[in-house]
Amino acid sequence: MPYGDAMTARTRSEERRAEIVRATLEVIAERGYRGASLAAVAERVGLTQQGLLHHFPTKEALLVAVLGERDQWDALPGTEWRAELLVALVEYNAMRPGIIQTFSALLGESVTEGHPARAFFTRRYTTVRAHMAEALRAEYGERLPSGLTPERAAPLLVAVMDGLQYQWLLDPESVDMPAAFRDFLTLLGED
Amino acid sequence: MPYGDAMTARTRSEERRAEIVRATLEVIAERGYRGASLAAVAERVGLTQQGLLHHFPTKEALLVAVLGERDQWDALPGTEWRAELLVALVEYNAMRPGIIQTFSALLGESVTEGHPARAFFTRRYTTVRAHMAEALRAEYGERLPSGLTPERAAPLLVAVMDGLQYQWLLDPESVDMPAAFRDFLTLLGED
DNA sequence: ATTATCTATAGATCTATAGATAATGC
DNA sequence: ATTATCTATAGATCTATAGATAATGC
Repeated sequence: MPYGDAMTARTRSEERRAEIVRATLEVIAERGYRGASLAAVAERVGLTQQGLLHHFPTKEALLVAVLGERDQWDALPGTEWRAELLVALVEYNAMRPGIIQTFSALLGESVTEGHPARAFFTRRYTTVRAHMAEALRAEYGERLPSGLTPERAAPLLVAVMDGLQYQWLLDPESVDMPAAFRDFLTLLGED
Repeated sequence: MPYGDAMTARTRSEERRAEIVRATLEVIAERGYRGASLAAVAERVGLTQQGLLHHFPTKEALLVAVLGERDQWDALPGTEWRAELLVALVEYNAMRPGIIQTFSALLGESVTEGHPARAFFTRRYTTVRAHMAEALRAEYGERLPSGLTPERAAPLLVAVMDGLQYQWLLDPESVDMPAAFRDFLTLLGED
């Protein structure tokens, strides 16, 4: 058995859990987390609701597993966030409406009281803004051509990405998400 | 009885309905629409759940009434959307986290399948983008100083407003929403 | 022997309907 | 007479626990 296989070898149990997490992603896209029933997820993987709870003891444990799939949310690693890569990310997102819908539904719910994803998103945005600022600094230095500091441009960059996703999910025909995002990058980069 | 009073006179029933809509706004902010139970709304206005259903026959009728409070969502009338007024709107929003939380929770849920607010938001964004473009055209003509056409700048403006709201709701200490929005307007207006 | 899955079920909800009673408006 | 509100309740869910049975791994 080659090393590669050994490294990625998954037990039956791990396979099952991965299947379940995938199904959960789908059901959350369709109904949100609060609206996602364990029975609906179970049915999608051919289990009873009680069979599903053998793999994840509570509904919240399922959500934690979903949020833990960081590569789904942050398709690009740490410091590599140059402008061209951001455009590539937005173009990639425009090809996977399901994931973006899951993300957007969870983000929306997360602002409600006591939502189990709230801390996750709060931390995530702190991190993402910091990474963005770092990337912008690497590309432009202390001032962008537009005159903004990297720290002030970062939340705008993130806001445009998220805000465009909602407009696009609601009306994909009317909103060219990648083109709009490129327009925004032009604004940031022009002086 | 002066005319003014006659015009705004409300029957007991209208008063009650308005109270109920207010309470619904609050409960949606706390739990989203799917998580908002009729019982929770009823309790807040001192009614039983069945008593509430006398005023609104179904849960969805309640949501329709909430979405109908257009002045809550669009605090500024039609064509008056000049830049200063937009800043004023964002500053106003920063003072009413409850309403923004209701709006953001509903927007997030609305992208899920068959959500009763979906059509509302789809239409609303079409309208809002058109109004924004119109306002930008009135202020700048066919090209903004940044070189964008009003039609291309409009979705970015809306995206920034919505995206900043999520970041701000999740972490108000870290995000100065009005300042960030002003930064964005500077980007748009500078050449 | 351990892991996976199932049946049975408790105990909370939830929305909505039916019909009785209390309050209000002419 | 009409409107507002209540009690009672149907009928669906929902999450989670308990415990039995089947499948798998050493």
